[in-house]
Amino acid sequence: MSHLPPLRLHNSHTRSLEVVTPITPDNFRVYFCGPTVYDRVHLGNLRSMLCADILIRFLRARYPRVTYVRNITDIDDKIIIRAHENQEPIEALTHRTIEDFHEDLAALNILPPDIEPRATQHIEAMLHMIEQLINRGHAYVAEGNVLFDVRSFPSYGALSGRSLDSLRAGTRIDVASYKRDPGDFVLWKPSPPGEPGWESPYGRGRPGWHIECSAMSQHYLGDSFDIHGGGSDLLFPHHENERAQSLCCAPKNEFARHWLHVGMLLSNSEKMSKSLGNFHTIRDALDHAPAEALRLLYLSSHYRSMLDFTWEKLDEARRIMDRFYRALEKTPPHKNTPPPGAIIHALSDDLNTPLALTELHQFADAAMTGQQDAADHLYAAGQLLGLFASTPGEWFQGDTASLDTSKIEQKIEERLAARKAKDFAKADAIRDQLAEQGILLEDGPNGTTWRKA
RNA sequence: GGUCCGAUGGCAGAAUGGCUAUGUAGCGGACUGCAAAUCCGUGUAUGUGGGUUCGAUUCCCGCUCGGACCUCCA
Repeated sequence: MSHLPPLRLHNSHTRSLEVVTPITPDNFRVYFCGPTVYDRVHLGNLRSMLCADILIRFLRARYPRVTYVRNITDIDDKIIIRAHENQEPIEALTHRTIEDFHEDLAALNILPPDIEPRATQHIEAMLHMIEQLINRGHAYVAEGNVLFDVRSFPSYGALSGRSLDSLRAGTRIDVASYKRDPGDFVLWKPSPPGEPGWESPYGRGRPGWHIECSAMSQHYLGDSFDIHGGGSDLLFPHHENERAQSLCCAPKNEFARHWLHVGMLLSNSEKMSKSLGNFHTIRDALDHAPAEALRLLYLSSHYRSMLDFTWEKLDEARRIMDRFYRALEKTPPHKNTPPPGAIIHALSDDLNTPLALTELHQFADAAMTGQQDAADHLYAAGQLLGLFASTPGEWFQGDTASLDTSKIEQKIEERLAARKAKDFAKADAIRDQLAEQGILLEDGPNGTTWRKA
């Protein structure tokens, strides 16, 4: 491993590029914030999951053991409201949404985390943490709520680079009167009858949003771990609050050594979000283009920059995948080649996937001319990026079970006969007819092949 | 209002104190009965005003514009 370039990542805590050195090299520990399961995830949510996927694949190639935890928030006001609107039990809503979530990510070839803890299964750990925070003087009970006392943690604001006083000046919402400081946030709040709740020393209630991540990361990864990531919109207040809770419980520790934040996906130059209504679900995108085209689109911009989603860009990504698969079709790769150094190098530099993709283009050009090593490199590089899960045949012809391939072959024979007879009008008519059914013909030196449009 | 990030060719997008990627789209050509695919060729860019420097797209400052966060958000 010593010959590999060091992995450098941008740490949003220090706002600089840093060499990542694991706390314990025998177990590289990563935590990413997962979804709140009240509705299907959309293309914006997907971006951080996909960024994490690239990071994890790359870490697994470099370290003997990687533990990747991604949580599921399955208790939250939005869930309660949605379940009420749908007139269905909360468990039915969360169960269905989680299944959809897994299905969507699997379609994108996003590897599952090693551990996917759910908030409702870790209430006890949260209550334990809340108790510790109260005992240490970092939290207080007020009107049935337990609140974190931000003034008790001098380093509050250090992660997101803001001061409590500047926050106070900008507060736009009504502040509950029982808060000691407007920045104090809920660790535990009462649940009225009819809403989900758990018994606790503070009465029947449910956890605040931030405490679950502190409790679950501590439970599965310990008081200090290597990378904590999520969308850049989580930096404040979510991650700032997590950090405050965790460090107040375990003051001698680091909590997360390295903070990674993924840039927002935009739609018409605005953040794609449910509240703005400018979102597309993953299913929408998959109806439009293959999953690997979507993956390539995400890879084509750096994870920290914003990515303005358009259908045109998705189409372009699909054409690029077409070319990669053509290259692999031309020169079938050997499957066990290690990823080429240029890719390792690009990813080592803060996961520079756009730079890595330029290398894929070079390999594809060479593979197109029949160079075996280039095809091997193209394939191995793509594998590291989660691409080329299909064969070229599957890519171009799709699920042939749903098509009458013998009929297509028959039409191709008919057209061939027409061409031999110089009856080009008939030959073109057959081609047009197939095109209407979404079948494109290509006359190559080795005969005519077909592919799906 | 506060904090932060960004601005590179039609679009996407790297890199770099001097040699100006890469892709895609466009255009021209080869190949083809015609297409498609493939190949060859080709034009266009560092928001703006200063500063540092022999030299700035790159470093520094101002300005403009865009976005995110400050409220649930990936």
